[in-house]
Amino acid sequence: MAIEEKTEITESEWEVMRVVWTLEKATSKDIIHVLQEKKDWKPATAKTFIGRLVKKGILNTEPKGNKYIYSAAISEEDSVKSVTDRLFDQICSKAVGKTIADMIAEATLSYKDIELLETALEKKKDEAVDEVACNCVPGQCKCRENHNMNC
Amino acid sequence: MAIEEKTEITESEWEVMRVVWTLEKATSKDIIHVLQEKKDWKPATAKTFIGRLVKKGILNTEPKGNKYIYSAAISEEDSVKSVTDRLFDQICSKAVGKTIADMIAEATLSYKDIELLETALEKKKDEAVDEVACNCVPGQCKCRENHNMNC
DNA sequence: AAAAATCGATTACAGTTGTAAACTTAAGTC
DNA sequence: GACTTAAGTTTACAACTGTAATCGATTTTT
Repeated sequence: MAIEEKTEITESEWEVMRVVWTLEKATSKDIIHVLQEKKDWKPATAKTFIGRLVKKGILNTEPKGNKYIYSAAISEEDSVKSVTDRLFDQICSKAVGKTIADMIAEATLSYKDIELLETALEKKKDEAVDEVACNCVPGQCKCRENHNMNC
Repeated sequence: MAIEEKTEITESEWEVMRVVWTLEKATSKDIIHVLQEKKDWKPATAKTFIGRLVKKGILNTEPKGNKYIYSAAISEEDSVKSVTDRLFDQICSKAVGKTIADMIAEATLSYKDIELLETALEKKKDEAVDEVACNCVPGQCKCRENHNMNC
């Protein structure tokens, strides 16, 4: 396999990608327009992020006349995965359960989503553990008493 | 209520906070030591982040001799909440369900966590919708056909 | 054809972040 | 009491980010 470059997408660049993921193919005008509405960005600002994404190889360009049609070089799923992975690296593994529960409580979910979640949860039951270890202070965790995210 | 200042905690600062949240009270030596082990940071690096967190008012200091005992000025729960809020601002609302399901699939969960999640999910069933709208391209969503995170 | 608009590329620039050394002062040690 | 050590403070500095203006080359409009 080829050498995998790290594809860091910043928060602002994400906004551009969301548009492209949604439209699948977009001109700069499309992108600029959406983000002018949605984020109140100046056209120049959107252009900057488009340019950076192209340079990073996260946006593909297909020439059309003297302009480009832009499309995503990496999938939304994969990118979301990267973001959530980072999130769970960041927070205490002991807090993960409660965090997910909070997310469910706040999310807008479809029937299909609920099913999806039920299935996922069902699958998890087999491999549940008694207590998740805190990974914030490796080796010398004092979580038993303190650190009461989820104990 | 008082004016709420935005408490942006960077990823590296988080590592410091994790230690403090876990230990509840910590000396700089504690923090430096843990992060030297865990992240291979030079003491000076940890010191920088401690200093920045103090300046931001995220770490409290309590003098002890000529040094300080540090403690968290904001709770882990609240901070985790901020991070997940930002996550869900970032990703398409249509993708939220599947994203949570993926997180469940990957997480290490305790029995208690599973219960927590079941309860949260059960509560959600009443208010499930037919289809979650994409919020990436407001007003002109073409998600029906494309953008197949979760359709 | 001249003028105006557009698109992509280049440049700008301040604030944030990661990473750390150096400095200052106080405290413990020999 | 001189020396070493440790803690907190100051300074450094490059890369990354957000935010945009400007420029150069075309294309469209009048």
